[in-house]
Amino acid sequence: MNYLEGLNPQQRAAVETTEGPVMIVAGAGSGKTRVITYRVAHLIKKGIDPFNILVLTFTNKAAKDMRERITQVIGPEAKNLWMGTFHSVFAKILRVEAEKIGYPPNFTIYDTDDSKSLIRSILKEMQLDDKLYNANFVYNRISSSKNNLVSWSEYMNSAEIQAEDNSNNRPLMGLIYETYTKRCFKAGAMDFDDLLFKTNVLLKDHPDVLNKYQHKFKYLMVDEYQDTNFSQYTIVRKLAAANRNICVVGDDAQSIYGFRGANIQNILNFERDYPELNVFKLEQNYRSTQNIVEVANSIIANNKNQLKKNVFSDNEEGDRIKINRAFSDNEEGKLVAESIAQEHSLKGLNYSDFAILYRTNAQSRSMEEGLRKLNIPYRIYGGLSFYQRKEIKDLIAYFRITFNPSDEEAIKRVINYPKRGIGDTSVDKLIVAADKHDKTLWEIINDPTKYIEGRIAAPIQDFATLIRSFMAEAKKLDAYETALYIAQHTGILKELHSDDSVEGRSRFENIQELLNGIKEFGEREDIEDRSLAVYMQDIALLTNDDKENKDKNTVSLMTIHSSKGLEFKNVYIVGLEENLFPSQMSLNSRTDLEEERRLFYVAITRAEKKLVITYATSRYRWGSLTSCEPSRFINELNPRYLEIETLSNKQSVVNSSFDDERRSWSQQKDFFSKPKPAASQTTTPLVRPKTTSILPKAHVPSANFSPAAPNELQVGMEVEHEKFGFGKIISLEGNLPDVKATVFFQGLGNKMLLLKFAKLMIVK
DNA sequence: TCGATTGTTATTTTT
DNA sequence: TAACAATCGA
Repeated sequence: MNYLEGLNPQQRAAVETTEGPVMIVAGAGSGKTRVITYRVAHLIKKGIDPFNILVLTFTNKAAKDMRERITQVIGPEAKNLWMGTFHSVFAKILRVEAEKIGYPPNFTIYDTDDSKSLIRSILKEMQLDDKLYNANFVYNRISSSKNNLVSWSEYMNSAEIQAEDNSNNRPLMGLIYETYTKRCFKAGAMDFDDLLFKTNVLLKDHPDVLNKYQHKFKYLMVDEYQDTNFSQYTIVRKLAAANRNICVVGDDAQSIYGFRGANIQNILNFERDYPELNVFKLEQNYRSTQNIVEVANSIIANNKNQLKKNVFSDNEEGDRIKINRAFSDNEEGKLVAESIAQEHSLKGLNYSDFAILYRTNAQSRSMEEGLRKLNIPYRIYGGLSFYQRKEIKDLIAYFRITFNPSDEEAIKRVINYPKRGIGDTSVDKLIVAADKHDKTLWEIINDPTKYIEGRIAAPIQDFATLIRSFMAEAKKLDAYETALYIAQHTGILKELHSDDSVEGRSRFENIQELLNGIKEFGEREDIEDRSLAVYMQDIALLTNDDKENKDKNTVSLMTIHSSKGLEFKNVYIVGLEENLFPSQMSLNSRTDLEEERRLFYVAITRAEKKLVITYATSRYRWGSLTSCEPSRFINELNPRYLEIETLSNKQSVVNSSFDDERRSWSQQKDFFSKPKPAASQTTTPLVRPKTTSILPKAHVPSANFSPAAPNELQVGMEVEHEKFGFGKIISLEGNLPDVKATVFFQGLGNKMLLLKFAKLMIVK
């Protein structure tokens, strides 16, 4: 049991208390994942069968990481654990029990796009004003109804809800909800929220099923409990009711998904549900310096709604938190990039030690520009995942139809892709006919002449024939062969292959990658049924697999939301301005503002060593220049831990004008002799910011600057670097793509440079 | 039916 | 600004 030895007393108690309800309040960086993995390992070592343990997470990544770590402790037995996201675990159960609630076991999972598209067509059919009944609005309203376990009929019967919709001039919401639900059902489809909603229905209406899973899952654990919504909360409570061995782990201070229905009350009220509860607080932060932990505490103290805890760090005190002002979003990007370049070379950090975090995706642009100008490699996280790309979704839509021809959204997506002359009007006609005859869209398409007039029937018939051929082939061929057959016979492969543009080529490669993935799936020994149908089952639940980014040495750019759970040595939080962070939309209510504050807390606590917070006094928003005030959050930080500096506009921006006069070494000398201002006064943080530059003047490269290839460089050569100026190569080490050079720069001393990134010109 | 043009609207997003 | 949808005209 030596795995217990590395734990502190609270962690260890949390791991060893395996019976009864347990709540682990885990402050940021307090070793939460470690505690969960060890707790599971401990259960298994004590003799609990992994089949009887259910661990629920919010992301695939968390589930995967955790399973790997548990495997390290207890070995291959870990694969028998029930561990996964809420959605994937209950999708699995729903497939087994589908018939009980009238669904086919091979039901399709509609993603958000499918759902919105279906809503759009319903709105169109009902001829509703799509400004008033905006598809996003309708989607969110239905989604939050489901997440609060309000069915369409309850929705319609609720006087309160009706009154609310009426007063918003949207009396037909209930009807839309009903239509949407019925159309999903007819299509044999569940949306994301249904996976939880229908699980609730199943457990409620079928006591035998509930009983079965209550006894199956003798031990339950829920990660990130602060992010559960009511629907998830209810499932967990029901499953835990028989054995009451429920352990939830979370941090109310990191609840940032309220806008998606997460209910922070679930963690705050857990004690009420389980009076015999054991609470363990993990308060020691192992990740960050004391200054970072304290400044994080100072911000979160402004929230009213929270569990009391005292997060502390025994690490070094560390640097103070820098607050930097820029004059524009572009200058902010430049400033951050320069700071990264400086830290990178002075401290020998990897680029992967840096992260730039922002509130909105739009802010990445100025950051990217700044980084690009200094040739700093970076990677943007978030954005479209592989499975959300158009070409992937198109091909997958054909797979979906093949295995579930009722899938209306999949049909609509590809009935005219590649182009086969079936336009929107024809599709609308088909949908109307389906509605009128109470048939699925597929039934109409399968026999078009019976329901549709005119010459449009011919191409529709061809489409139906095509799909029927896929169904037949799928019965005979394995997963990869089926997929390839479909890719070829739809013409998708040919269509993309003939597109010679850069994007076109990348689309073609993506399809190849999907096919390769299916091939790999088909070769897996650990799965019995390796058909394409099985491969398809969870595909809607997959997101970014993070396959390629592991060992890339790049700066990470991402929204604060997607940074949750990650950590970096140096973190830059940018755009700390009123109306941006906190977001304008959050200013109306205290709870929203508190969520923004927690978001800031999450951002701060990503940093291990060094934290820089920046804001700009003007910024382009929606195409026009707007001026900005510093965020109220900056003033909420305890100034004791801050170092407030601003970049002088004149020195840094104007001075970068091109100057091709080569400077002598003696003139270069004081490039880095930066006058570091003493820490600024702590009393009036933002009133009179200092105007000293924190950054050295950049070296102005020679006019004829052209970098040499890494293999041309030799020890003893004199070289010029774009930013550091002139220097001499002291030594080279490593093998070719990864050769590292130590270069002595006048005034800067020795620097270690990775030649594949550093651009050096040979002087002599 | 389909492309090209004009108009419009802008958070965050584990599934 | 940029992306995306809706509308228009061939």
